[in-house]
Amino acid sequence: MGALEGDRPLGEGRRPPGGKPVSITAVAERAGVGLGSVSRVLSGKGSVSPEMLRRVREAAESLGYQPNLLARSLRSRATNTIGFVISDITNPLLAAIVGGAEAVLSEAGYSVLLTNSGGRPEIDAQRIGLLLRRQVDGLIVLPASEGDPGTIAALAGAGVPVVAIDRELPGVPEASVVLSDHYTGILAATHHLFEAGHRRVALVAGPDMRPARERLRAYSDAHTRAEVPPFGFTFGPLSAARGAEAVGQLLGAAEPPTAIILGGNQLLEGAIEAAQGRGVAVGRDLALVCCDDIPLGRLHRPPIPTVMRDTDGMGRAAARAFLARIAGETPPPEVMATWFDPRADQDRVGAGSG
Amino acid sequence: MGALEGDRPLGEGRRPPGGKPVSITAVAERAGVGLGSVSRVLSGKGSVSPEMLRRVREAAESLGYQPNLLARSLRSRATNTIGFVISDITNPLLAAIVGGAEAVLSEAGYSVLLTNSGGRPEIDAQRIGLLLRRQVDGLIVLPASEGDPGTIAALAGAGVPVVAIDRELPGVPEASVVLSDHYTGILAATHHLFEAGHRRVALVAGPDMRPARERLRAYSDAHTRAEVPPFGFTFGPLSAARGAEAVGQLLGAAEPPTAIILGGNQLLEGAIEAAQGRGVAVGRDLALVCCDDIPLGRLHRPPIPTVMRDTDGMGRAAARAFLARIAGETPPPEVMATWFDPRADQDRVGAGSG
DNA sequence: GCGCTAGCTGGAAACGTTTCCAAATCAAGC
DNA sequence: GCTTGATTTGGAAACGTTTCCAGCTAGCGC
Repeated sequence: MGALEGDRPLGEGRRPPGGKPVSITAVAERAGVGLGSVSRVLSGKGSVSPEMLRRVREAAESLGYQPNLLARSLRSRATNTIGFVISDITNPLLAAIVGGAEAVLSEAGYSVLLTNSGGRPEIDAQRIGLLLRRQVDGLIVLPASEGDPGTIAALAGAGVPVVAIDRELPGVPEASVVLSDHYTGILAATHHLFEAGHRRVALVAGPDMRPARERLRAYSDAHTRAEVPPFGFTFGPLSAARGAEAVGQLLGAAEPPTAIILGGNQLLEGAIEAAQGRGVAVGRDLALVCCDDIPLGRLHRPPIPTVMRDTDGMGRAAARAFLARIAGETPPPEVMATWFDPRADQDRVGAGSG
Repeated sequence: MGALEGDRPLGEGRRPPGGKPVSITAVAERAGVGLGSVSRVLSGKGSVSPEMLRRVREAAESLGYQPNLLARSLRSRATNTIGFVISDITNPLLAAIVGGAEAVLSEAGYSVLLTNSGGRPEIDAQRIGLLLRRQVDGLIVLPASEGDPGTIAALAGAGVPVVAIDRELPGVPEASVVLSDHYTGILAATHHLFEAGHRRVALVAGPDMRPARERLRAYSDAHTRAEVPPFGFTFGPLSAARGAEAVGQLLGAAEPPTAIILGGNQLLEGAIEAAQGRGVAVGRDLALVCCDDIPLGRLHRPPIPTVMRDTDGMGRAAARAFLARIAGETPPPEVMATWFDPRADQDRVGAGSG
């Protein structure tokens, strides 16, 4: 790509005082050479003589030429642009994923078109349509629901490189996926609770999609293996309100659980609030386990044990998968690790109650 | 815009089985009309007969036509695209601003090109250059430093609509700004601390830019007004590490402060950690005041008083300012409110110590 | 019936690039 | 000096749209 970079005041070549923006034609005229040659020099494709290189570069420089990427993309059928479809940028988890992906993508010369669906699948589809009309080279999606795999399938089937994060797309081999191994982390967390003496462990699993189902599978397997009857689980949205509601209900039961596993960090806020509201001391009267690291959990006294994963790494992996697809490869599904961090202090081992 | 929307499987019109993407020309042929008419119908500009409308719509529909926005933008000199330059998408504050802006912008038909500078000004400039080459219609920037106002000035001077958030751009009347009234919130917070009996109040102000300077001004004025000698302040980056470092130093002093005002939520995490590490109970032995709401502060026991502001609203305001600029208006600088929330429980009034 | 106007319509030109192809240039080999 | 082949060059065509302009048609008033 670019021969020229920020060697001149930004925004210069756009609309020079004269009026017309400086185009490749202007450079060609100034250098006294043909259009093709200028293009070859500036885009770096094709071979040119050293003399030509010098003259064109000089002319471009002196005119403050900046290529119009729109025109380039129109002709070359590649925009070096990727659509990122996400349900809620406000969620630190998703933000971290976006951040990781953006780093890799911009390094590779891609720009990210970010779209926030707000969790409504119909908006998802609408925005994806807009991105396609904008001729993005591909998409990284973190759909709000699995309800409409048809959309993704249609895309992938139409040859648009698609990478889905933490979603299963059965029957859509054309799409790549980056998955989290939620199973391992929750399995370890559940065993840890058993070891601490808990026998009534509830799971608030999150919305009925792959991550929640994997967590549930680990939760069930752990109970089976330890021969402990499962206390129960719920599916539901990932939000503070839902966390408060679920924990409130659980604590209000005749025989409440002594431990609750929360399937998403958004639940933690509400969960702590609900417990505090009932005078239940989190970490003493009630053990909580959270998924995905947030300061709230780490700084709680006692700290709240957490199933961790590398969110930045997930974003990077998704970006790499996308770049691989662009390069014509078909990267296999990538499964990213999760691990359980009990976060026990030296002087305080195991959770209370029983 | 668009007459057509998701009425057909997504990604259809891109590369039909045949091979060539379906263009306006194909629609014209199919409908047996001229190119111009198809454009007029599909873009909604210019007048056409009802019969023409019907025929073109029908042809477009049956071919699954999707307009190529790249070509449209190239010709019409407007991309309906905006560049969003931010230092760290991972920061929930910035993420909220982006979210608010994205909502307004996408509602207005704009797409957001997101760029993460990682706080390095040279990357800022480089990415801004790329965005301009992509012919964005304008920029919303939250620059990592005020060190290079030249960049912004050059842009605004070159006629690129620019909206800056929480940065002063003296001498760049072409740019619009959305500012926070940090002064009011910190003034109230400082007075609140005085009323609770604190006389040694420190300020960890954040990097030496407008927000931190405004906070310092409020801090100073409050002290002058109350005839309390200021304890002291520091500038510095907004990060958990810096929060820990600053609080550690302050607490290690011969005569440590009894209250610390933190100029950014990122500092809180490290601040609490540092206090905990020294066995200082936050809210009892040491009063903290934070800026910008985060769950960590709200759920701390006792809750940590906070200077609040409407981050989503800031993003929306910035987006509206941008749209106004696009429409040829020159919106005046907008100052968004901040307010102090003492967050005192019923049963626990005022901070301890003194 | 004629001239005028207003509204539609078709198609060329333009947007700024890349890509392709034919022509020009050059060096080397004989 | 001429031929050959490779390299370099200039410019036309193409990308898919909007914009502009000239021409056509219909409607209307006289």
